[in-house]
Amino acid sequence: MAPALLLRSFDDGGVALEPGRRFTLATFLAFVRDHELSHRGQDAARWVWDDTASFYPKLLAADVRVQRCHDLRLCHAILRNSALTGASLLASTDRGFWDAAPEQQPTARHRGTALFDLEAEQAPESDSEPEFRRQLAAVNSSAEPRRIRLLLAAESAGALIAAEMRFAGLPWNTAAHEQLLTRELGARVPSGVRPERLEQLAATIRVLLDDRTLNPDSQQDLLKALQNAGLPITSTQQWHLKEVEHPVIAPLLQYRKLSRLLSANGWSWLDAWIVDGRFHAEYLPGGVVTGRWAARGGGALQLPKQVRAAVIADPGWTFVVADAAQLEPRILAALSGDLAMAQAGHETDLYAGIVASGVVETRAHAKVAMLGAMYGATTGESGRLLPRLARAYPRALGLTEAAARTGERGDVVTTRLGRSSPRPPDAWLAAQAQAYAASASHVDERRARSQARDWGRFTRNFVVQGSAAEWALCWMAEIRTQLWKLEGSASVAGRGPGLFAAAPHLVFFLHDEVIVHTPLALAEQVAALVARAATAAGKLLFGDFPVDFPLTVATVENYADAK
DNA sequence: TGTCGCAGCGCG
DNA sequence: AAAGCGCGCTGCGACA
Repeated sequence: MAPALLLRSFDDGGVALEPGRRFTLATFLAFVRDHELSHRGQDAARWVWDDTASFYPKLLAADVRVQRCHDLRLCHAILRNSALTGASLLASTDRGFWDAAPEQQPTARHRGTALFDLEAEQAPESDSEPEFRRQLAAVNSSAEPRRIRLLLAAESAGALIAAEMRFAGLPWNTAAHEQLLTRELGARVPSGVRPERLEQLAATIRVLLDDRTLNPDSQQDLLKALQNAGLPITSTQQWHLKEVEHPVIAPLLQYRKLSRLLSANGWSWLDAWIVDGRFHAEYLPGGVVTGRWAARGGGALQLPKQVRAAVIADPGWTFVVADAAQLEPRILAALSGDLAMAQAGHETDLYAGIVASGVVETRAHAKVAMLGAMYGATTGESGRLLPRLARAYPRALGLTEAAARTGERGDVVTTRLGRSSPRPPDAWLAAQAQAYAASASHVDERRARSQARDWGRFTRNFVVQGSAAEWALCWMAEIRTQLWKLEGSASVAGRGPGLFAAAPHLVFFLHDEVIVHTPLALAEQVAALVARAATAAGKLLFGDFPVDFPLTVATVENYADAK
């Protein structure tokens, strides 16, 4: 049965311009294709639909791309929480269909909706058109409509990009990966069996710990065996192990490393995730509270450096790998309007700039101190360096401190474009209330204070991490737009059928880093547009504030060769 | 047999 | 040198 779709046009205020037209999926696809081809670069529609992740893949499979969309599900989540739209009807309405996590939503909605699904009677809660109006009303009544509007556009663009990257896939050379596995682990063995190299290391460990039955995969066994051997150890974490001297440490760490390689990115991972030389990772835009993306399946955002050598461009193609240098401190400088910190990063490595300003002695110190400021370190080297940073950059450090205090009170903080932190959970509020009760014990007070500080560290980091995520979305959206233009202006040598087979396209995103897979001939232009996009993203978020967003850009055929 | 919390470790 | 944010995945081991 072909899904029945209703498409209506609206003006910017959400007023319907016409009664609407009915489509089958096939006729809708043809309509969208025609529209996008005839409106390249200007006056293109912003397609409003329930859920990009469930609908856009149908378009991509039919070789149809769209320039812009409005993802009702993702935008609802932002508007529901944002302090900038807290007074809206949307925010005060009971939680419902649009608040459900995607996997919990009824399957009926996955039938596909364009603007509005005529099968709505099968999913009565899915009221796309009224929801769209509620969202527009929330934006228009906001204290900062420009920021919220940009955030919704960026989030929606991210959803398009996530679907496109999954569709295109990251080039993955299975042979190179297998070669790497065989070199490190030995020949392939059935799952459940230790490969040769791991078995050798296990035997060595057993001898050195004088325990013939030891299973090195069991933390409990291992900890006991290490203690029996006289090692003063309470945990088997890497850094903890590295602190003690014993002949077993080296082979044990090697065992851990290889065991991890086998279980996380071994042969079964290859079998499960690599299809026709591509890793089709499923990205989840908005999957992290701060607005960062998450990923599901295959560990797309945790690809170990160890296996990146298997990410190899197609013949005649190459990768442009770009990452934003010291993104979060630069975001902090701009957020807080700290000219001195922004200046420290002007045309140079920001940490080097901090050293050059005489604030600390080494780059490593500058980095650990900055991380401490953004994460809320109190002890160790980072804690010791913080006062010097605070004297040099009072505005930046003032912002992180204020964000921490806000969280400690149980209040909400908000990113540059308007994503707000969640309220603390009920158990947290109860613990704070308990600490003020007449019956409160010292234990109650200590626990409440500790939890308050925990939440303060979360909100402290939220504003920076969340605003950096917004910058990254704007960066990537601009890259996508410019790649599309480049494709239109350049004659590109094709390599088989498919939407992205002939043109440069995004294939990977990792918080502050992107990879574009491009024909060799266009690599230089791609590298240039990626850098321009970083500057454009900075302007979108921070206007004329003088902060740089420099990139490290590498054009490489193998991801392992980047930086 | 399946579920779940935890430890450990990969990424930013 | 190793504590301070955000994630996902795996294997172990406890429990039903």
